Amino acid sequence: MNEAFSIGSTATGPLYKAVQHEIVKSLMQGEWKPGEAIPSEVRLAKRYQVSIGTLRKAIDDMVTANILIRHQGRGTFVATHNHTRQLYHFFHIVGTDGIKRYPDIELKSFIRGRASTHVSRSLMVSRNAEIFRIVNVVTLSGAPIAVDEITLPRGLFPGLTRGIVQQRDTTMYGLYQTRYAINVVHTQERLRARGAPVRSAALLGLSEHDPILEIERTACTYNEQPVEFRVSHVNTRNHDYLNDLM
Amino acid sequence: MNEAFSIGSTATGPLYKAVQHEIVKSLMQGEWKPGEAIPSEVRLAKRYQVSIGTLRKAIDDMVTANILIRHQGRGTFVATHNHTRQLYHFFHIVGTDGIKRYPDIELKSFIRGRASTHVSRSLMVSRNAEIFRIVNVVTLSGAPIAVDEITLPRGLFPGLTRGIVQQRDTTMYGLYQTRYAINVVHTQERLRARGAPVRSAALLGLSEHDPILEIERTACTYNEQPVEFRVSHVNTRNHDYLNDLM
DNA sequence: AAGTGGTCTAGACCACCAT
DNA sequence: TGGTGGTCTAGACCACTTA
Repeated sequence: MNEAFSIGSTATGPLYKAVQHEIVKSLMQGEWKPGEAIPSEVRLAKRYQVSIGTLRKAIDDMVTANILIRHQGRGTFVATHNHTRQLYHFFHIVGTDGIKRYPDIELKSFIRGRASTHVSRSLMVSRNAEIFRIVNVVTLSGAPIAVDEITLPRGLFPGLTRGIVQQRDTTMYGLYQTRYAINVVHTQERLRARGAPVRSAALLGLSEHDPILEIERTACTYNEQPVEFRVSHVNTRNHDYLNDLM
Repeated sequence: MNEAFSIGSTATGPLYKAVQHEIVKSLMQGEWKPGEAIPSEVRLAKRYQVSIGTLRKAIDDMVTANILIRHQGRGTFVATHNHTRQLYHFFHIVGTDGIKRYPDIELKSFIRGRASTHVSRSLMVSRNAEIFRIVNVVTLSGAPIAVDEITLPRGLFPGLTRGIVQQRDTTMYGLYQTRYAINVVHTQERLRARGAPVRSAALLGLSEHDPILEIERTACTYNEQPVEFRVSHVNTRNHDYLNDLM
């Protein structure tokens, strides 16, 4: 990478968008890793040959998208999927009291398989593509609250094993991030109420057909590329799914 | 209102925040009404005695909050709750095909009453405060999809009648906006699956205890002041609740 | 004290829209 | 053509963190 790299003369849109694209490129190539600080604003402004204002505007968007985090006096950091911070906001389940507690995750199964039609559409892979299927049980203060069935394209997660998933000390998204440099920055969810399917009911201690909340989530990385498909079955008897909108 | 109004010398935080506060004040006082353009950026910059950059920064936040809308070459406008645009994104129900259609609303009941404990907490009014209670049935392409039970503090909506609600030609939020100058800019929702309560089941053509999606929503205006509490019961057999997160 | 991000200025020019 | 928002610059100074 050229330290004095001039962009924008290609003239395809605003300069700060081009800068943004360069920064995303560096993130994808792992030049700056999650948790690390990226170079200071003045340094980056010099590197891309733009003014400090333009550079800041490029970063602004990525900060609101929770990809970068600014700390006054310290620097600008690549967001992590730590338990305690930031992108962890993809977890929405709270107790009826409204307080967010952090869940415990127990791995129930880990298998190799092929993508169903439904899954393949969401992951934008071909039908019968090779996938991993992971089932987790989510418990909050001792009680099982949700069952997550996670589907990952094997191509994006080479060498993933049951042991790796089991021994991780972060969230799943933290695992994608640290081990595969895959950064989940966007999710799309579809929610519906339905009767509990047998397997989930059993794991949650419910009767079949008890009402549960089903959440289908597609998680995407930088260029809207899907990296995970997840179906969650949530027992909302004592918990709610919280959604803040502006 | 002083045309050359200097702010910020009070020195309580960033200048652009103070400007923002002034703009919100003008919005609340109805100086600029929904759908209208606010004065141009240069004009506002002069009025508040700040640079154009600072003025733009003040507006930036309000644009991302969907309170103002910029149109290059035309001006900056106060957002409206029109069917076709903008703040209508508080409606999340889509068909299983993922396409968003606009619902028809039928008023089922309109009564005066007193706030329950639960409602009073959400609306931040005293227990037994005077309220309106409105029940709507939402239909999508002919089929009843949801029942909305809306609670409004009577103090904020003086003179509201069944007829006014029935004859409106906008959404409820459009009504609040045009008739009471109340702008809903933020909602907080809690979702859960449960068995359909008798009344909703009847209106939706379901059996009692069929699984439905229950949504409790508190809608707020500018200073996080709650203005509406709403419980929706949604039949998610053929429809989903869509949620995009970044 | 040195380095970082946060605010603010006073311009310039461009892209778009109405007339 | 004139007015609007959109981009971009090249600085200045402030607030905060770390050493």
